[in-house]
Amino acid sequence: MTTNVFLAISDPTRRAVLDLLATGSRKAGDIAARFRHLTQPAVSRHLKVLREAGLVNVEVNAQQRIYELKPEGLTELYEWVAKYQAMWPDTLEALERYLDARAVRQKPKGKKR
Amino acid sequence: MTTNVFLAISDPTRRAVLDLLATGSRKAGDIAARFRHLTQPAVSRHLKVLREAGLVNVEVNAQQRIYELKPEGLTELYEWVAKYQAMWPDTLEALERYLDARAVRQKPKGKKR
DNA sequence: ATGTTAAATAACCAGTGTGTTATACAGTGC
DNA sequence: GCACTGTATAACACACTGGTTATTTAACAT
Repeated sequence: MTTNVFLAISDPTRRAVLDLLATGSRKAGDIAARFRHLTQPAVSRHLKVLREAGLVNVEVNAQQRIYELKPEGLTELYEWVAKYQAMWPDTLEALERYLDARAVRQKPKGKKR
Repeated sequence: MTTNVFLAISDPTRRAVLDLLATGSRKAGDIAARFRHLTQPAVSRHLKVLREAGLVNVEVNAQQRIYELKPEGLTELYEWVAKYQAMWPDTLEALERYLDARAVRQKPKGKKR
């Protein structure tokens, strides 16, 4: 039962898939096409792992499968790492500024906090 | 070169070690003793992985090795998952409140933010 | 020196993960 | 029905992980 988020994101290919899906939903074939060095079945299995870890949704459309990011699936991970954030020394400050800065390109429509 | 943070935290035992070290530094032996079902060498190798991933520091004290958490090592992970946080729906609100609430038990001496 | 303690490393083994090619399955369109 | 398309699954190979026991290394202590 490798339905674990930590395990799911431990693989660089799967992180790349998530990063790709973060920019919008994609058909399975389009995802696979991004990884030149991998075959279609290889990518398909990575997608399966992501599915079982609850990190993506699949929408069936005829023979096509449209994969969509399910960011809530990362809650557990976020929670876990956030615990440690409190222990950051002053570098935390720098990190926050850094993240806030790049957050601009993400979704400025979010509230200011 | 498995000096990867994502890989390092993919193992539950290693996460448990980090969680333990989050409560304070420990001698290698004391850490190993916490895992009844594991032998000393097994834990020692987990510690090695954490070392190589830059998640812990070791202080040598005679024959003893004192392991200390190095939370900055989690920066990369935090950054990665934080990207997705922006995509959270309104559950993000709830999550934040949740984390703020439990943050109290963590380290109230930190600044208020 | 010798023995003891603390931890790491070596050598090995079983299980799992990730890749491949080949194949099956399901829907589309003629 | 039949061919085609898109994706998943099967079967297999191989490397890696994580466990074990046995051993080594290094620092005390007597």
